[in-house]
Amino acid sequence: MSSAELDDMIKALSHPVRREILNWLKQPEVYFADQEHSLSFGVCAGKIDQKTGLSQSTVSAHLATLQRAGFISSKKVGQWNFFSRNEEVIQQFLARLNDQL
Amino acid sequence: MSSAELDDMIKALSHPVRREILNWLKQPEVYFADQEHSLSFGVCAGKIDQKTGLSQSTVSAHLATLQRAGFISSKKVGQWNFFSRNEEVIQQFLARLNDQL
DNA sequence: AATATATATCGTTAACTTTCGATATGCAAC
DNA sequence: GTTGCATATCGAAAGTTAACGATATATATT
Repeated sequence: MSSAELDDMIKALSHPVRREILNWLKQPEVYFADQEHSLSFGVCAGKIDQKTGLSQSTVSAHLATLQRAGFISSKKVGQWNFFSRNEEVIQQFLARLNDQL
Repeated sequence: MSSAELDDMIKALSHPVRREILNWLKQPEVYFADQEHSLSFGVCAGKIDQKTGLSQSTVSAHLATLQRAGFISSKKVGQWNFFSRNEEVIQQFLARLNDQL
C-alpha cells in the first residue's frame, strides 16, 4: 500500500457518513434486514441511500469514495449495484496504521 | 472516547504533513538530532517549522490540530514550546479503530 | 419502441481547510 | 522599558469537499 493509497484511505474515513456506511456493511443482516434481494451479493445502493437520509447522488459519491479507497467492492446484478466490505483491505489498512502511526 | 472525539482524531490524521510530524516525533533523536535543547521535554516548535518547509503560522495550526485531537502535548519552557506524542492516546485510538472499523 | 426503475455523472452552490503574511503575546536580555 | 526571539492568532486568498437537483446510462417490463 503506497503512501498515496494510505492517504486516500484515511481521507475516505474522515467523513462520518462513510464510516457509518462501512459499519452498516459489517452486519448487513442487522441493518438491512428489509432488503428484498439476498444479502449474499452485498447491500443494494438504494437501501444505503434510504438509511443515510441523504440524496441519491450524494450517497453514490460516498460509495465511490469508499470504493476508490479499496474499502468496499460492488457487484452489478441487473439494474442493481450491491456493495460489500473488503475485509482483507480493511485489515491491511489497520495493520499499516498500527505500524506507521 | 466519544464519537466526536474519534472524528476529530481521524480528521487530524487526514493531512499528510500532520502524519509526518507525528512520525518524526516518534524518534526525535533521529529527526531532530540538531536540537540545542534537550529532547526530554519534546521537540521545539521552530524545529518542526524548519523540517516541514511550511510557514511558521501554518505549522503552528497543524500542531494545534494534533493537540486538540489529543495525539500530542506541549510543554512551555521559557519562550519555547516543546511537543511530544501522547502514546497512550495513540494506542487508544488504534484500539478503537480496530474495534469499530 | 415506450415506460419505469436503479444508479452514476454533471454543474452549481455552500461550507470547510490549507496556506500565507501580518500582527499580537509572552518571555529574556540588555 | 526597549529590543529581540519564539510562538500563537487573525484575516484574506486559494483549494478542496459535500450537498443538491437535473440529466445520462443501463437494465427490465410492457
